[in-house]
Amino acid sequence: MASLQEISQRANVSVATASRVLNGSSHPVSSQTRAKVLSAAEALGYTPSVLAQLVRKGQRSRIIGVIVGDVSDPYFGAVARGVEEAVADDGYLTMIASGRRTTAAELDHLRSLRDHQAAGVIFASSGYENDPLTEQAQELVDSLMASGSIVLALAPRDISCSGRIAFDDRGAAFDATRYLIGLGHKEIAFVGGPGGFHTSTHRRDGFEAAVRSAGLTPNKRLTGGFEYEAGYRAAQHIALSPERPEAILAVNDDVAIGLVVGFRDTGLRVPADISVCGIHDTRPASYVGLTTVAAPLSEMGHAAGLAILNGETSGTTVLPHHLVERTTTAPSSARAAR
Amino acid sequence: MASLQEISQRANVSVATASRVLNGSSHPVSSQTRAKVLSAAEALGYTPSVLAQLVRKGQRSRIIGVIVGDVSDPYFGAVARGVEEAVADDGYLTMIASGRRTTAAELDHLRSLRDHQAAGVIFASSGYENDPLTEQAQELVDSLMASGSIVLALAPRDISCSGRIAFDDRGAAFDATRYLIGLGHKEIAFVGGPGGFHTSTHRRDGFEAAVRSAGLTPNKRLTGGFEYEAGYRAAQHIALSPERPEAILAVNDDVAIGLVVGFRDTGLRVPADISVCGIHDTRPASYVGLTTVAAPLSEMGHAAGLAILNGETSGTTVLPHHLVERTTTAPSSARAAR
DNA sequence: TTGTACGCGTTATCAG
DNA sequence: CTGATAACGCGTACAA
Repeated sequence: MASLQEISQRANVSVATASRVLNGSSHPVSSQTRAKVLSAAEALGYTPSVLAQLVRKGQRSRIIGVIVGDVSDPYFGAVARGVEEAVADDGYLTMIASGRRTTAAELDHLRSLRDHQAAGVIFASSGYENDPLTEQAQELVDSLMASGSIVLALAPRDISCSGRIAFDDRGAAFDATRYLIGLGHKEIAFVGGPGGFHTSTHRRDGFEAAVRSAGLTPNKRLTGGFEYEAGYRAAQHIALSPERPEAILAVNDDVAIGLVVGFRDTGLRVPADISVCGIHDTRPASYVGLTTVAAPLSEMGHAAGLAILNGETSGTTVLPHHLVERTTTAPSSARAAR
Repeated sequence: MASLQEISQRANVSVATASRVLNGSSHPVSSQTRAKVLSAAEALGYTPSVLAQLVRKGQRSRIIGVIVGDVSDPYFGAVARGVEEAVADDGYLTMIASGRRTTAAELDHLRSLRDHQAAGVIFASSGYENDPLTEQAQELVDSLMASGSIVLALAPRDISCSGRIAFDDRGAAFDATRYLIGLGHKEIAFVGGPGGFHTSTHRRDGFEAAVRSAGLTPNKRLTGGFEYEAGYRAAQHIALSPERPEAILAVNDDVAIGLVVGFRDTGLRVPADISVCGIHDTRPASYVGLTTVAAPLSEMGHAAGLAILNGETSGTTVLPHHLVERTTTAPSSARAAR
């Protein structure tokens, strides 16, 4: 609360000198006056006004904003952890802001981050197709970048940013599907998230390509969300459906887990009756022994954090994924019977 | 990026007039000049410098910081969601900062929140006993409160804040234990988190009181953490131990789930061989059908958000919990045999 | 109704 | 080495 003004009066020096002592100035100050200023500051409990400093110097603050889609989604927790690990030692603060899967909320956060001159902004979640708010978002991102902030996208986005760090959504789905095919399954379905999300679409495309390349027929369906509940509800429908698939690739772990639990609640055995595979390998995957594609979540966060620290203003990085085989997938019964 | 200065030049008015038009001033301005200013602002893409406004007026910003222990813990996701729901419509922004279960990291976040004049700060996680950094934290909290911020604790803390909104840790553990006793179990254990955390201690006390009140002997053990892995490891030890308990209350859901999965991996049946109960009722609890105590997490967040909006500077609120019976607990085999 | 002048807390420039 | 002074972008008494 104490200002430089008060310090300078108490120490009988000018504000300028007080400023030089109290903040990292290379300007020489005699050790005597330095001591006076220091003790005055100590006595009054001086804390520099970071706000005033920022106004004066027009620099970036030490805040890094991570805009996520859902604070309860472990996906984002993993990403945020990665960011934090990369930047905490340099005194940067990671703040997570929930976009609640709506661009409108994201805009609010972008504005706030711009207002507070954040050092960097990280989009951790995917965007919508044909989002009418994209233009506004792009404007904000542009103004952010123009004033020196680094803006990074960790998931597909219709926004041009400083850079992009991600894994291959299409490839991950493709690989998982090939794995299911290799297990001998013929009837394979993809259970997507809500329609219109880029990640959903890319993963569905990868799924479809893999199925077609094996001469099979793709089977797709959408759910209302990316969460457990959506998967659980989908399981109820699928279990009752006449042409029930033998294997399912879900758009992410949460939906996959919903499917597993949903199937079991309807009496279906997983994986004996039906195989289920997820994408992400978030922590809950191991709760149910879910087979899934491990995505480099914390690595993406880490890389993003470093990019902001280093002021990298361009480039695209694609980090590798790999399949993690657990206990929700098994060879098809037809094949097992052989 | 455009300043009032530039606007005023383009519109041929003074900076003062521009300011009055562009910010909510009750000062009268003719509709003519108003239009001039507005179009100039539009043309230049004016955005007020929130930082300068804050410096000038010394008011709080529209940021609410939620300091959590672990961004991957669904407990905090639920709390943060509650806060968000309460404040988003009023234009306040919820930013989550990870304290990583260390007071040092929390101090960094507190400083940053103070520097940016946050409207409110919410401690979502418990503190340590005999934490040497408590004093520093208290100083920061005091300066925050002195400058008009509301600081709330949602878990036990050795810090005096503006207010406290929580549920009854001791009571929740007590009720859960009574429930296990009611199931006929005699050998009941408590699996805590890392030692020294207030929540751990309070819940353990509740457990112990319930056990003793039934004339039984408490059985306690600690794990290294609040996470799934800690519970999983504990299960390995417990499964092999000669005096294996019949029922277990875990300090939270994640540890409980770790226990359930760990037991099953060692061949033990849950709940036939051993009952497991958690605390919190976070989303993953339903993944494994965990019996647990539902804590009012989002309600706590919601109430905290409202308290900040309303500038409430005192009071303690305790919100109710209740038991949710699922499939990881069952009557003791002795009793079932009767 | 408009403009002038000052202050918020800093930092940078320029004299001395 | 130290100190006035201006400026960052803004809001507001006060004067016109």
